[in-house]
Amino acid sequence: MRLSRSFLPTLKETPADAQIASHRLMLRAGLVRQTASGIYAWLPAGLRVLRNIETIVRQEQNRVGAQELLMPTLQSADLWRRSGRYDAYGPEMLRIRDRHERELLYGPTNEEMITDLFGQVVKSYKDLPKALYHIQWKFRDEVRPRFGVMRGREFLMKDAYSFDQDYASAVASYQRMMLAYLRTFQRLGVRAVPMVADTGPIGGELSHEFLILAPTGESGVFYDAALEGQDWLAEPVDTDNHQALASFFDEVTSHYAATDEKHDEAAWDKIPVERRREGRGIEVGHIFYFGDKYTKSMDISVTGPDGTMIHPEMGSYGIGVSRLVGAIIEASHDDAGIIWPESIAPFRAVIINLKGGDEECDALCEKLYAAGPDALLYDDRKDRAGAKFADADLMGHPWQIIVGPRGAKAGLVELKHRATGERVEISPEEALKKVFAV
RNA sequence: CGGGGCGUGGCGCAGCCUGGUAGCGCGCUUGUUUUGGGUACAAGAGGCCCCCGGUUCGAGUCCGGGCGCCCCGACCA
Repeated sequence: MRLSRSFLPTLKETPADAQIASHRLMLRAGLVRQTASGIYAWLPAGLRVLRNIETIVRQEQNRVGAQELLMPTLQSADLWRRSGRYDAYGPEMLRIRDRHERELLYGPTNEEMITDLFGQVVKSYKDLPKALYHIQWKFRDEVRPRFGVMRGREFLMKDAYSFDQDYASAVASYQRMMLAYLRTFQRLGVRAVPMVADTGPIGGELSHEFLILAPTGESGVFYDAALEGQDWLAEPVDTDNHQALASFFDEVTSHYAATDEKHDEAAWDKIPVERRREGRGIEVGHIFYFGDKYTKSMDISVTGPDGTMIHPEMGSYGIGVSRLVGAIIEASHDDAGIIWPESIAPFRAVIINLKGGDEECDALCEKLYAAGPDALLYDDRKDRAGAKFADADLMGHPWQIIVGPRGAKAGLVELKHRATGERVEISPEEALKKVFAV
């Protein structure tokens, strides 16, 4: 993308509405614009980040056998009456009437709809297990939206739902998702720690929240340092093998990790002091087993092995995709701006032409840019070097390829790494090689 | 939902108390200048002062009503 032709409105001054770092930076870096309280338009650069996150989420969901579909944003009230939640949900649900006075709602979640769809199709235990997911916009009419996209009313969410014939199989589905989540967050370039969450009336221990560690997080977190540095991408787990899944799950959950709500001082004290980690976290994912709550209330059943009807056991698994954009920035920025993890950055690098109009500079920049016009942002604006540097740091591209007249004459560019601030003078070819190295 | 605050060019703000022809910085346009971390100078463009009603000779300013948005708390993926 050529910056001169782009729709990337960076701001020098901080908009008055933005309080926390991620919100400020998202507005300043031209990722989003607010259109109503808690509702945002995603501008090109922001949308790229959103799509990059989606892609990783999608790949990891598919990898554990979940199938993608797409359910609508609007749902009928009747569907929700079947589970009893239409009246139970409260004012956070946005209720709408169409021209025929039919009652609709803008979906805050999709348990009812997926359960209904599942029931229409699956009739036998032989078709289980099934895991289905979609990535769709949701709406919750928060009393008080704030923190930009981290607590908006409209938000993009990946929600998956599993269906199993019995508890043991449901547990395996849950454990599979736990693995998918650990891999997903690792690939997103952030540390998200799974913490035991409240299971409410269901009971048991099959509910975990995933929290990204950031000083501005809404919850206090306590965890064992043993959970740091584990590489889920390098240690393959056979997700078809219940035994392998169980031992993986036991290993993860054997280490202490809890939010302040569930914090247990006694258990905490047993952890060696040097391994205790305490801080704040932002919830970006939640996995939950809830058994036959919906299959029962909506009367969805399949034929079991012995010919009797059974209500499948369900679990649901959410990832706040749009919220992640804000949360990742909270965890990864400095005074100058955003520091994108390479895996989700809107552009891999920005090419900074320090002297537009100079033949050698222009030619070298064009040559570099031709190596990947979609992955690279070319700052060809007729602006001063300082402004370009400031915008590059603000937008947080992992790499900056700086082309000036001196270097261009010598056939060299300067490559700056945003995260470390490290700069090297190297050939254009080497620079591109580094930028596109995975 | 309790408490507080704010709506004035694209952005950040002043003006309102004490009514009298709307101002500053940034950004934008044109020219000159500068050329490795938001350059300087000059000349410009751009405003239903959130909306409706009232008071007044006259309302951005005073009064009433409405709408929108933000912050603290409670709540929440």
